[in-house]
Amino acid sequence: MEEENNSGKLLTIVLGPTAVGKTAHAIDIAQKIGSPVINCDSRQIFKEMTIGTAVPSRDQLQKVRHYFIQTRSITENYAAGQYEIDALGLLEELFKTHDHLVMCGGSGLYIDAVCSGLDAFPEPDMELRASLNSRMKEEGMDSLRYQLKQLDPVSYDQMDIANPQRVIRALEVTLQTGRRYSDWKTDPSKKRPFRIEKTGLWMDREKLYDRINRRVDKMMEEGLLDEVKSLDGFRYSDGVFRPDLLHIPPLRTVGYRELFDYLDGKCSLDEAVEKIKTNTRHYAKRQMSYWGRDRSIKWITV
RNA sequence: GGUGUCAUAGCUCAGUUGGUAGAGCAAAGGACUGAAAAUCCUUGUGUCCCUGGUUCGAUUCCCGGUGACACCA
Repeated sequence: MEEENNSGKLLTIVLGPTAVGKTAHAIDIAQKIGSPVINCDSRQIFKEMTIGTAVPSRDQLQKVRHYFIQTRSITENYAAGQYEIDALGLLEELFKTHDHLVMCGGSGLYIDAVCSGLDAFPEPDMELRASLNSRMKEEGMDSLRYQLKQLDPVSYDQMDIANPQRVIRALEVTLQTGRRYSDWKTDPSKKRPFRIEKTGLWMDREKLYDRINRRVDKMMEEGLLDEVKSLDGFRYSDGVFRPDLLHIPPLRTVGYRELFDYLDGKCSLDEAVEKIKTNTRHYAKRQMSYWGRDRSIKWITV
């Protein structure tokens, strides 16, 4: 059972599927309790991406102080582990002058990193990851699976062996550290020196999908295509065109990838826009699935 | 008007030498420990356009109809 935390500090996390209205809701709460808003969205952190990630508007940013909005570059390999460190550091600092803080975002893993933490894996070795990726391309998944079975049979039995990213990650950690990935995993459940309250925003599916579709149209009107064009240079690494974007994962974000396909002549603009809508709906669905079993979330209908 | 081709899952289409059918996408459900807006898994009954005929049996063959497309007038 969770120990009740008596520090009197409270973190409210506003979560929910994309386009449900988290940003406005979080700002409302923040204004009422005199808190800033701490972003917990894995894509709004990047300064190169604005329209497609639906960062808060200039007006919204003026209403309340925001943290972690467009503060990092897509070239930094920023990921959940660093976010955990950054967020906890900021919370510690802000709780010195606040009793109640608001966090807002849709990235389930990042929220979990704040609430219960990730295991203490070492910094990822991006070169090793890249070489595993190219090995998978050349030798196929079976080769990597076989190696994982040899090096870390526990992971091999427990994890989703059909998922290349998972297999590569487990191998990456095991090869990099000489210690099995499964041995690194301890189910952290770290204690936090503050209470956590999760508020989920829920909306009728049909209504949410309609909002998503309209928001994508709006992004296009606001110039998403130009934004994507402006990022074209990042698709090259050492002068080599890397359309798989593995060297800059954030560029694989919904809204960007599809428009790159259009720019590369793989589909029409209309098809790309439709694909963005579909993929955003898929994303919203995955988010709902992610939070489906979390009984600690208080859901409110908007 | 004539000739030909096509009509099968929400969409694009495969298939059944006659024994009532299956892929991709969509949709729905699910997983998730430093790529997470990522990545992966599971789920396919539908008057096989309509009417009639042949047949033990027709979505499949034949007649007619309707619709779409193409070509010829």
